[in-house]
Order: sequence, then C-alpha cells, then structure tokens
Amino acid sequence: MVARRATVRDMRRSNRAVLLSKIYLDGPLSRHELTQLTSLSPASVSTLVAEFIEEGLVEEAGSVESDGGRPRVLLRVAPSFGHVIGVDVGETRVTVELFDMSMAALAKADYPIEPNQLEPKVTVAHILEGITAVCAQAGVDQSTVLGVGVAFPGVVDSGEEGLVHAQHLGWADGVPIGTMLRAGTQIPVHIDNGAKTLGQAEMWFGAGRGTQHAVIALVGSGVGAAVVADGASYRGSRSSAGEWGHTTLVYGGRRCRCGALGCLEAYVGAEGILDRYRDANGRSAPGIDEESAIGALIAAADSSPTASEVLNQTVGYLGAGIATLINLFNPERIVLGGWAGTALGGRWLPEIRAAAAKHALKLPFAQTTITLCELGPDAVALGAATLPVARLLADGGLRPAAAAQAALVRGPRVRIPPR
Amino acid sequence: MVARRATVRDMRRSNRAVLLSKIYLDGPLSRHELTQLTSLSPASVSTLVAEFIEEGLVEEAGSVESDGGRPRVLLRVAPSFGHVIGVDVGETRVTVELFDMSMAALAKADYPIEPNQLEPKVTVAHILEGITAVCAQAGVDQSTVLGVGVAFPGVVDSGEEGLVHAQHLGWADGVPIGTMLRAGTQIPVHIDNGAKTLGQAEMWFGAGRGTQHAVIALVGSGVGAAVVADGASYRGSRSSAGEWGHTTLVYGGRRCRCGALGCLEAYVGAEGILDRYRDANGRSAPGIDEESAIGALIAAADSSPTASEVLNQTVGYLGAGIATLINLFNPERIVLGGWAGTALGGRWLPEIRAAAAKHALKLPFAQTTITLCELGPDAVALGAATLPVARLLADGGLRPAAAAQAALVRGPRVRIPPR
DNA sequence: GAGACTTATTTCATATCATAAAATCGAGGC
DNA sequence: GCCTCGATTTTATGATATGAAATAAGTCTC
Repeated sequence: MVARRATVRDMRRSNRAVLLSKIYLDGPLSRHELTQLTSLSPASVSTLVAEFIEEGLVEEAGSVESDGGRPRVLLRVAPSFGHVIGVDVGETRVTVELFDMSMAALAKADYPIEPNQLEPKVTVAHILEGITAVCAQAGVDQSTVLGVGVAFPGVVDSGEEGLVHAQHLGWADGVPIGTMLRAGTQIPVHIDNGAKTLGQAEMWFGAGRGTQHAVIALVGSGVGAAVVADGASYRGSRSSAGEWGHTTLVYGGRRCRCGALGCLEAYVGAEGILDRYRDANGRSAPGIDEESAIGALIAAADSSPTASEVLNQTVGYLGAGIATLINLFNPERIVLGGWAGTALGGRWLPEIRAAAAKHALKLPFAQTTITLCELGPDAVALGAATLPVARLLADGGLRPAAAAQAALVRGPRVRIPPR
Repeated sequence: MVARRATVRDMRRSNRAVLLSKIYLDGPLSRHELTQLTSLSPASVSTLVAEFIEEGLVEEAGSVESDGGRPRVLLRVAPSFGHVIGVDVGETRVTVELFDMSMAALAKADYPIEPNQLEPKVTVAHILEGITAVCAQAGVDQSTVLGVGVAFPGVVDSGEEGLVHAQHLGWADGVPIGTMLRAGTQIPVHIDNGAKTLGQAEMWFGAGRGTQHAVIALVGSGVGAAVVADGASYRGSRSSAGEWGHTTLVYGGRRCRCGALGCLEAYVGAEGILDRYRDANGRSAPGIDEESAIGALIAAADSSPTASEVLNQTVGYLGAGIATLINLFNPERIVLGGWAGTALGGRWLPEIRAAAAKHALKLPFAQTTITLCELGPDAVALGAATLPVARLLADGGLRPAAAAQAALVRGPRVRIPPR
C-alpha cells in the first residue's frame, strides 16, 4: 500500500467515507449504532451526519423505540440524492440503465449492435444516446446524474484515456473510450471490465456480501474472474488482473481462441464444451445459439452417455480451474457465475466442489466456500452503475467537482497583516 | 480496503510512517527532498524529523552542498537504533541471523535438524537458543532487539497463535509456533512463509526494488510465489495466498507430492525435473543431492540430447506457469528465483520469456518484465528480519509497547472543574 | 573581506478536526 | 407532574498540518 501524507482534511474525508459507506452498505442505521460500528465518537457521528443531511446525502428513515430511552432515529442514504447510469457493452448489444441511489432501476434502453458495425464510434454514439434516452424516459435531469459506469468485454486499462482492448469487438489496438465518451458528455465516466462490474454487483448485492476476500468466477462464452481482496477489486498494475480463462490447464492441449494451447477457456467456456461434445459425439448439440445448445446438452445429461461424459469432464476441468484460484488467491469465497457457470453449478455444484478439493491444497480449500451467484448476467449494468457510487462513497460524499468548488468559493485566505 | 476511523493521532502516525519509510527505503535524504517526496510541508517534515532524532530513530549523515545556498543535511535511519533477528527454518537446518537497522549482518548461528527430530519443540528450542547465541556473539543486549522474524517452509496462518502447517516438517495439523515462541522470549515475534520473506527481501533490496506490483516466483525443491500488490504482500484471507506450485498445469498429469495430479511443481520442481529425466533417460542424473543433480543435468544440456530435451520441456512448463501468474496478477515484474529457478533462468531466461509469451495474454505480458532474482536463497533469513522493520515503519517508529507506555505515562487527563 | 545572494530549515500564528464531558432531548413509568 | 433511561447535541479542549515569515548557513562578487 502506498501511504500518502495526511492532513486534517484527509482525516475528515476519510471519516466521512467510513460513515457514509456504512450507512449506504449496511443501512439504515441509527447514529448510536454508527458510533459503535465505526468506533467514531458520538459527537463526530452527530456532526458528520448533520453535514450529510444538510447536503441532502442522507435522510432520516423512521425510528426504533428503545425500551425506556429516547428512540433511535434511523438514517439512510437518500435514494433521491442523485442518479447513476450503468452501461453494459456486450458483443451483440449495448444496454443503458438508469438507477437512483438505492439502485432501483428507473429506465432502460437497448441498442443492438449489427455485426458489421463494430466501430468504436458507433458504440460510443449508442452509449451517449442511451444516456439521453434513459434520462428523458424517467424525467431526470442529467445534472443529477453522479456518473456513468461503462462495462466492456475485454481488458480495460485504467488511466485517463480509458483504453479498451476488446478482441471480441475487433478492438485489438486499444480504443481510448474514456476520452471519446468525455467528449460527448459532462457526466463523469467510469470504465471497467464487465466481469469486474458483475463481480462488484455480486459483492454488494449478491453472493459476495459480507466477505472481504472473494473471487467471482464467471463462465459463459468467455471465462473470466473478478478478484476482490481486502474488500476492494484487485486490479494489478494495469487493471487487467483476473484473466482466469487463459491460464493453462492442459499443457499443450486444445487450441484456444486466444491462440494459445490448453487454456481453461478452451475446456470450460461454452464454445469449448460444445466443441468437445461435437468431437465426442460426431455432431453438434442442437440449438440456435450457444446458450440453448448448452441448455440442451445439460438437459440430455440424463439420457445421453456422451453428454453426461462431456459434462462430467467439464466439471472436472472447472474444479481444477477453481482450485487454481483458491491456491493463488486464498479467498473466503468463490462465487460461480456467468450463464454457463450458473447452469453447470445449478446442477453439479457438489461435484464441482469435489473436483476443486481434488486439485487444491487442503488448507486453503477448507477455508473457502464455493457458492453460486445470485444476480444473473444482467447485473453487469447494475455493477457498472455502482462504480460512480463507489467513487462517491470513497470520497466521503464530497464529489471531486464540489470539493474543488468549495475550495474555490472559500478562496485564498487573505491574511490581515500585523500593524 | 477496510477503511477505519481516523483521529489526529492516526494522522500523525500515518505521516510519521510515510516519512520514516521514505528515509529508510530511499535514504539518506535531506529534509528538503523529503518535503518534495512526501508532499508534506517543510514545517511538518522539520517537526517530525526533530522528533525522530530526539527518539534516536534517525540521525544526520553528512550534508550535500547546494550551489549558493545552505547545504542540505542528509538523514538516515540510525543503524544502531536497534537490532532485528531473522530466522530461516529449513527442512534440514535452522539459521538464526542478527542484523542492525541497516540490515548489516552482525552474527549468525546454525542448527542442523536431525531427520528424526522434526518435533516442533526441538525447532522452537533451536530458535530460542539461536536468539540468545547471536546476541551474545555480537555483544548485543536482547532489549535492543526490535523483533524476530521467523520463516517457515509451509503455510503460515496469520493471527495470534501463529499456526504453521508444514508438511515437509511433518507438521500437518497446524502447530501454534507463535504461542510457543512467545512463551520463551520477550522479543516481539513475527512469523511468515519462507517464500514470502524471500520475496520481501527481493522487494526491498533485490530485483523487485521500485515496483509496486510484482510476483517473486520461486523454484527449488518446492515451487511457490510471493505476490506483492500495491507495494504490500498479498496474503489472501488467511495468509496462504501464492501457492503457485500446486496449480494444475497438466490436467490429469504426473502425480505431485501434494497428492493431486498435474501440479506445476510436479513438472518444474527439482524432484519433478529429475523424475522426468529418469523416465526419459532410463536412469537418474548423477549427484548426491537434488541440487548437484540439477547442476549436472544443466551442465549436460550441451552434450546430452535427453538432458537438453528434458530441460527444454521444463522451460516450456515454467513459462506456462509464469504466464498464469501474469494473467491472474497483472504484475509489473516477475522475479524468478529459488535455487533451481536461478539455475534455469541463468541459462534459459530468453526461452522462458518466450514460453511465457506463448501462454500469456499479449497485453498483460507486454506490461511485465521477467528478470532473475538478485539475492540468492540465503536471503530468507534477511527477509524474515525485515518483518519487524516493516512493522516499525508501518507504525511510524512508534513501537506498540512504547506507544502504550506513552499513553500510560500521560495518564488519564484530569480536568479542572469550572468554578 | 564585506555584502549580496541563494537555498535549506525553523518558528509562529492559524484553521481544522475528533473527542470527552456535560447538557439536552424524547419517550415511558410511577 | 416528576423520575428514569438511553440517544443525541453542545461545549471546551488538545492535537495536528500548514503557509508565511524569519533565520541559518553556505557561495559568489567585487
């Protein structure tokens, strides 16, 4: 951790962040409870909460009688304090969703991407149009939108430009999506990888709640993971950590679409499963798209020995892949998600656990629980929308702009010279 | 990250920590330079440094002329402020080493472990005896020892008890080494895994210097890794993160000594290499122990096609294993170490890099440099000795005991009641 | 060799902040 | 109406970093 110098102001911001995060994530809570949970003094809690209420960030939400004494007043982050937008850029469509602070969905817009229109410009236009559209649809002024989170299927390099490398969109070279979006809207933009935003959603509202160390393992057409360490997303030096799908599982094995041999994705990704089935069976599983084909395969597991065999193998590979995560990250919890992961886990979770046990070290395995995700793949946009909220919480509710403005209004302090 | 409430005192401790760490890790530095590097005000630097000097933590170390102005006075952490001890518990011996604050070695003691005397009690006795011995040898009073860091070959569960699970020592069940050691000495005890302490040494004094995200990949008889994220050791929920050796590399492959099939260690660990050579060659590589056998094998690479073949395969496996680290952790740097890793890397580093490139995703691979370690396996004890130093720096030089005592001396503040 | 100049460090007055202690509030019980 | 109890707010205080001004410690110029 890079420690930074601290001033009294940083202290206040930090305490505001602690308090606000507690109210948001574990609220509604009374001042008294907040005192205990944050170990701040009652005086500080009182002062800070008064500030929050003054700013419209927090509001009172009923009270709880306490036998004999003054009742506790419950506090929550005001759902109407502002709005956030989450965008899920998929391989076939762009989904834009508007939420209030409580993450209640207010409006939604969908833009199919034509396979021949994969240019970044088109995607950016869809996103910008979607922002306008959802705000109009819900009758919300854009100035109340705290931020837009955008999730992409690919590696998102953190940094000013917001470089996105998305092979499946044909963006091999790194598209400066951040710069492009900021040119089209005033709203603060946050960009991240879709697996990471889905992981964030599961951490806040799904199967990851209450843990500080978790890995959200996602299996769909692609295979990826979102790693959470000490309660925060693990990003590595350039934000591309967690590329689980392309770890080598079978040295020298099947060719993966990334070009390498033996990647996990080539075995447990939807395409990998279907390819292996076709190889074993002589012809493809029925189904218009991958999703229905996998569904058909799973449905056939009882009747078709080949399907059963292929899926059993898949479970074994998946377990070994999960074991790698357990050995390397030592999480409290593995959350298995993604549409294919959910489908497999729904039926074979005990077998997946057993396969992981076979390949992981005993001690870290015993410290890990393996569960299914709770939110489903649609939560990518929800997770993206949490990005500006997370920013707000980390800043203690002091929006950077507001903070800068406050400093400006206060102005350079003029000192009266001594006589 | 778990944010905690902050008080003005926390602020001071934090600023002391920032300042002291800079002086220790990048020193000697002048107050002026510290002002720029920490972004603290000159006033604060001056005050804090005065405190450090008063406490004997920091001392002046010459000055640098500056053309025209007042010369800068250089500051460094006083080497004689205190001492630290590092202990390396290996499979065959216990090494205890005494250092001053500048990590200059002052004394050393060695205790061979007889194969039939693997009981924890014996090891603990060696450590305690070693502490006394090195202090006596160097004429150092034990009260000046800030702490003892002890490195074990196995999983070390953080927490009060200091549970150590070391299969190679026959300690399968978790031995409460922390409790046992604390019963025998007053000196604060820190316990960690040997790979992690070696990694720490490389980060501070070796090939990891200057990076915030690195993985120290260690290949010897066993295979492990020390992961550093954001400048701090990545531990996971229960400190056993980084068990690289038992990630599955060849699904269904060779049996590993951990019991699973296809672990990385079964292919690139010393035993794995020698076994594969024996399988290919029909008989074992010459050598009394693993280390000389591996040395002989590498020496024979030019003349023996079989040796060459086996080592080439090893390079391929190792590259794939490194690629897994790159994909999952997205480090700035991979440092290859361990005695076997150093030997292999010394000769085939370009080939290892190429093999990693073949198995890693292009983007994270391009962001990573792969280098050899600089310190050698003896640095385990050095790394262990950095644990108490790291503690001191993180606490801003306020030893917990001293801090508590200060609070005690100050006593409960008595308030004079108003008239 | 004296004064000008330059750069580093220290001193001082000030504003910010969390906190302990005391006061106040809001309800039920008698 | 008065008392009790627990929650919250008010008040006085001490700790802290900081900008600005002052001071220190050299070199350079003439």
